[in-house]
Amino acid sequence: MTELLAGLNPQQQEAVTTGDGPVLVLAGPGSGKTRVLTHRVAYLIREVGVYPGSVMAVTFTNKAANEMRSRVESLLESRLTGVQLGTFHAICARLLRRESQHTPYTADFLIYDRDDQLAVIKQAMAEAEVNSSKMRPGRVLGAISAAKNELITPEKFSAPTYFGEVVKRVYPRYQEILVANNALDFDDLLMQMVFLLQNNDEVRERYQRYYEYLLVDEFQDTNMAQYQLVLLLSKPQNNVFAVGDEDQGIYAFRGADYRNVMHFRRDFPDAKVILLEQNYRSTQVVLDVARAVISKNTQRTPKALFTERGGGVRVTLYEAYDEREEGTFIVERIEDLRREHGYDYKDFAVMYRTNAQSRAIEDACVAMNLPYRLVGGVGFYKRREIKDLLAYLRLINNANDTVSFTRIVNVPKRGIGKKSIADFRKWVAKNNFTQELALSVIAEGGEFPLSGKAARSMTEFTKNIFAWRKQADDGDLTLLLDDIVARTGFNLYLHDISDSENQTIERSENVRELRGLLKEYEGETLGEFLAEIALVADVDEIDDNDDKVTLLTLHSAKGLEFPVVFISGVEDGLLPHIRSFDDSEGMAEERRLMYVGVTRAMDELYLSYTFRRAMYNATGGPNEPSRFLEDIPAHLTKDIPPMLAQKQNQRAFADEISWETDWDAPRLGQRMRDDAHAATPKPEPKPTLFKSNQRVYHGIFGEGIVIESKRVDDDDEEVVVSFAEGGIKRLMASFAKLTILDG
DNA sequence: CCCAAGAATGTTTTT
DNA sequence: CATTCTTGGG
Ligand SMILES: Nc1ncnc2c1ncn2[C@@H]1O[C@H](COP(=O)(O)OP(=O)(O)OP(=O)(O)O)[C@@H](O)[C@H]1O
Repeated sequence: MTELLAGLNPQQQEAVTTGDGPVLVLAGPGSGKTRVLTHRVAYLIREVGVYPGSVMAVTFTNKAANEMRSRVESLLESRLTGVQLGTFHAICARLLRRESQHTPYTADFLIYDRDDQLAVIKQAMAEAEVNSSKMRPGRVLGAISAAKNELITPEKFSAPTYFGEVVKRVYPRYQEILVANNALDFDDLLMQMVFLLQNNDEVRERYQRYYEYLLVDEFQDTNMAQYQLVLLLSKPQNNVFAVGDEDQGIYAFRGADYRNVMHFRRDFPDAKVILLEQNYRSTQVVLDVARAVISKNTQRTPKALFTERGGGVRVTLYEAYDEREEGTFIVERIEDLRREHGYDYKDFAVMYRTNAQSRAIEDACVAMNLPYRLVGGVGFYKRREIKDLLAYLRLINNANDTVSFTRIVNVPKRGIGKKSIADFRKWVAKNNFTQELALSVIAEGGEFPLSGKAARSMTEFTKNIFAWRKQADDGDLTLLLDDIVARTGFNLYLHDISDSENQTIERSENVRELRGLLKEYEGETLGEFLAEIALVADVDEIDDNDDKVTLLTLHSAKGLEFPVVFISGVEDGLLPHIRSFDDSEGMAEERRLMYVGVTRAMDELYLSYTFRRAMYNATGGPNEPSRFLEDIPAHLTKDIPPMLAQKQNQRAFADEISWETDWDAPRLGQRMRDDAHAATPKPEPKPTLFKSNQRVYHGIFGEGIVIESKRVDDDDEEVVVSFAEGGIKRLMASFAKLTILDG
């Protein structure tokens, strides 16, 4: 008992030990919400004597689930078995397999990732005679996914637009193909589980009785389907323990709704609400910055949050010319901090809004030889060679998987082209075969409509598939992989698809890594292996033991913490992202995203932005520092870089005069704002020689871009230039010998 | 059916 | 720019 509650403050202890009934823990970042949930699981088992099997604990990532498992095990000093622990998706997959006889699927169903889904969508669009070049498959898929998150079936789907009509035609076909392939997409995992519980009284009652205790972390990022699951599973005991923070809801784009926290209070009116107010993660400075940012959101209930880590290092704001300079700054600072304060590489995280930004940071790391790990992006499972081999494994596991079949029937090239595949498809449809039956007919030498090389290849291919299936049943998965690689000439193929010897080697190494992974699954079936890797998320792959700097999106950073955090690209248009500008809910979410990023920091926080950021090939910009930066009071930051200072001045002045700036006279407001920068405002100032965005050359600093120029007196002006190499400088025109390169 | 060259197209965030 | 798709000659 003592250790279970040691290391918990009184509010946390209350949350852990509260008796039966609904509980809602509402608290800010770093207040120990996850810790409380973990301790409560241990407490229920050890002190209350609850049977572990009757506990279901939902985490946001598989990684969090693993951590929770090992934390609970060390609290209990024994292995934890029986507890249903995992993400909503993982838990639903497990339960659906167990109850597959009550679903349209068999227990070895596949889980389709986005690429698989797109392949199905394209097929469905073709069959529904929708021109896929006019309607982007991704958009249609997005609409279907959104519908599924709201538990809207193909029959119930309707939308009053032309696009909606198209979706309405594609959705039923999409769903049919999935079922025929014995496959579920991510959204199906939740939706089908809800339907199973809603429609099957026996199953529902059995699970309601079985799972007496339900605990859910990160409740603010549940979607409607997940919320329904909570409602369904919590009955009749209503022993639900939900933990969350409305200010950290950042997944609205995939259907999550932070208002579920409110819905919880509505649906469980007798819920005991517990607030945790002490933050154990961050310094006061970090919390103050976070509060300054989030408090601008209107629709929120402010929460108290204090830390005993008073003071702290002020936040560093850094203005870089471009993303290269930003990367260099970050990497150099990491090395400095490591040397001067004894941090390890793994104590640092570099965060960004979009994955594309990781490139510049990576380049800087490579240039400085700094070990890093990239979370997300083109991860291991998204590599072409791995996807190909997994398609083999999936087809072997389930010969009805048309998506995998289509992917690899001619990979490596074996002379079965588009036409042959189409003919095969037609033949299958005409005879009302399943794909599996069709393949076995071919393997056994039956009639089928291909000829020549294509026919011979197809026969060999199908024979192989069935031979491999036998091998898979024997259990040695590494041997199976070796055989696939050998018989398909996969290594030659790797060479063919690579543009360099290095790339070939890299791909071969990936194949070896896959082999190693299969070895770890020794003793499990092929189906089990495929099931587990299908739900591996990017953050799940973080190995806390290797000493590397972590590069990740703000979204993936949720729930994590690092001693030193860099948030890069804190620019208007990126954070907040331009796609959210016209939508106040979207802007509020961008702010929450910034809030989540800031509150990951334990000791030190760096916020950087650039003047120019390359996109595609073109140099973008000029960028403005993020409006969120303007909300941070000066006493929390070190120096305020020039562009931000300028923006703040502008805003301060604009605010002052706004009462007299009416829409009919925008020019007046503009003029007055410009004048505000002049040392001595003159009625008719001569136009400046240098103008914003001009490219200029300086003998020492090299090439640069004029940010602004203001007249000091009749024949001199002060020019602020951002140099590619030398950063931002303030120069007197009479003195500096600047050459204008273009106008 | 295959391949190479050129065109097109795309960047928000993800289980 | 960098990956994916289209096109046309072998
Ligand atoms: N009572 C406590 N004493 C010491 N450390 C604590 C205590 N409670 C929590 N912590 C530590 O504070 C940090 C944050 O805890 P935790 O991750 O559980 O917070 P959280 O509320 O889930 O955060 P977030 O909402 O940001 O994900 C962890 O390092 C945890 O070990």
